[in-house]
Amino acid sequence: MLNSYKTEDKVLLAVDCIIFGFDKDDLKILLIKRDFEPEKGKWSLIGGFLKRSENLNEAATRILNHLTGFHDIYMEQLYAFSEVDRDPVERTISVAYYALINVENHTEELNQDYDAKWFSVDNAPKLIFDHDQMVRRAIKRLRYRTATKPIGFELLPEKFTMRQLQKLYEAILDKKLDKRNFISKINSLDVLVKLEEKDMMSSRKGSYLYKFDQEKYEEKSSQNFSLNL
Amino acid sequence: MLNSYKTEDKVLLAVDCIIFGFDKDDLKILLIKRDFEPEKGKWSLIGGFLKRSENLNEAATRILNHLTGFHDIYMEQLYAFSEVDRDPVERTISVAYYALINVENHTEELNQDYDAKWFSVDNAPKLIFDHDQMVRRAIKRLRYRTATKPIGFELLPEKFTMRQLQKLYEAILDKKLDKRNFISKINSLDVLVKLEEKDMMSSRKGSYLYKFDQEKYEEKSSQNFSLNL
DNA sequence: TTTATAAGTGTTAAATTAACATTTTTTTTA
DNA sequence: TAAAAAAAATGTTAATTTAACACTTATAAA
Repeated sequence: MLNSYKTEDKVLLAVDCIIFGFDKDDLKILLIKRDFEPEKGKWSLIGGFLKRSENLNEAATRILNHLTGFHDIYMEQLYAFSEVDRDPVERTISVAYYALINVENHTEELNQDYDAKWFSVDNAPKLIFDHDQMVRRAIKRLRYRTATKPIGFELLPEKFTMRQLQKLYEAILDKKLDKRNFISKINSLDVLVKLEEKDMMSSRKGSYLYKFDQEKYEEKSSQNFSLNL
Repeated sequence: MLNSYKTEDKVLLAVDCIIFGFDKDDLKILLIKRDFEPEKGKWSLIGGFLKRSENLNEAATRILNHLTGFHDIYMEQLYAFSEVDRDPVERTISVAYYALINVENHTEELNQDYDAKWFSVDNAPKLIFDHDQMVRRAIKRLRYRTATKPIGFELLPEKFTMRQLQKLYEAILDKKLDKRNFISKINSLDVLVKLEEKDMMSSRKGSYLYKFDQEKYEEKSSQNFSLNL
C-alpha cells in the first residue's frame, strides 16, 4: 500500500560496475580484490552505495571514478539485483551498471590504492555474492547493444585498424567474422573516417588507421542504426 | 567506499508497474486514481514499496496482485528511476516493472477498492512524478521484446484469430502490417495451433481460432526465436 | 632477391523480405 | 432466390540482404 511512507522498510542501495575493456584479442573486465569483510581477499566488481544527494547514474560515475580514476566513461544501467540474502551483512539491493573503457588510455591512470586487475571475461575468477550473474547479464546486454549503438568504439583507442575493430566484435559476440563482409558492413554504416596514417605494429605492409566520426554518427543514429554482424 | 555499511544512507525502494492490456485495436495501460497525498486525485501507475522479506520480482507480483487481483502474470523488470527529487515526500528510488494482461480474462476480477481504469496508451492522462517516462520506456521495451519472445500471446485470450494477433502487433509496433506477410511469418515460428472452431463475431464467413502452443514454444525458444515484422 | 606475413579487395549464390490482388464463404437485402 | 456486401483465406515474384568464398599487394627481414 502506498498510503503511508513512514512505516515502509528502508534498504541500502548499492551500485556495482561491470567495467569492460578490450586488449589484444580479449574482452576483459576490471576486478578488485576486496579489502574488507565479508569475503575479504576475494575478487569483486567495483561498487559502492548510493548517497542521498545523487541519482544512480551519478553514483555509478562517482564510484567508477573513485576506484579507478577514470573520467567521461560510457555507462549504462543494467539491472537491479535484489535477492533477500544476496549480501550477508545487510539487506542490500544492487543496481548494476556496465562501463566501456579504452584500456590503453586508462591503464596508467588506474588508482593504485586499490588492488584492481584486468581479467579476460572467460578466464575470470569466481566473484563474490551475485557478481558472476551480473557479469553474465552485462555480456548479454553488450552483445545486444552492438546491434543498436556503435558501442565498440568506446572500447578502442581513438585511432584503430579495421582488424582491431573486427577482433573486438569477435570477442564481444564470441564468434569468428568474415573479414570482407565485416568491412563492408562497417563501411556501409558510414561513421568511420579513414586516415592517411598507418599502423606498422602488426604487419610489414602496415594497415590504415580509422577513427570514429561522432558527428556523422549522431546524424545517422537519430534515424536508424543497425549493425547485424 | 564499501568498507563500512553502517554509515551509508538508506532509501525507500518503490516498485511501479506498467500494466499493458489489449482490447479491440488498442494497446492499453491500467492506471489508478491516487487516493492520498501528495498528488491525490491524479492518475498514477500502481505501485508500492519493497519489503525487507522479499525480492523485487516478489514485490512486483504482490503489488500487482493486491491492487488488481491478478495472478500468474507475465512481468519483467524495466529500469530503476532515481532522480533525487522524483518523489517530493521522501527520497525514493523506483524500480519499474511492466506486466502483460489479457484484459478479457481479468477485467471482472479487478479489485474494486481502487479506482483503476484502462486507458489507450496514446490517450492516457498525464501521470504523477516520472511515471510518464516509465511508460515511454516500457513501450520501447515491449517493442523490442516482440522480436525475441512470443510476448504478444500474453495479451490475448486463450483463443484468438490471426486478425486479432495482427492488430495487436500493429498496436505495439505502431505500424500497419501486410496480412499475408504477417501470417506467413507467424506460421513459420511454428508455435500456433489452428483450431477447428471459428470466431463468428467479426464477419459472416467466420475466422479460424488459434491457440499458442507453450510446449512447441519452449522447444524452439531454447535454440532461437526471432520475429521481425 | 627471395621469403614471409598480414593487408586489401569483389563477385556470386542463397536466403530473406516486401509488395502485391483475387477468390471464398456466408449473411443480409432487394 | 439472386445479388450485394463484408471480411477471410490464400501464393507469387521482384528486390534486397546476407553469406560464402580466394587471390593479389606491400613491405621488412632473411
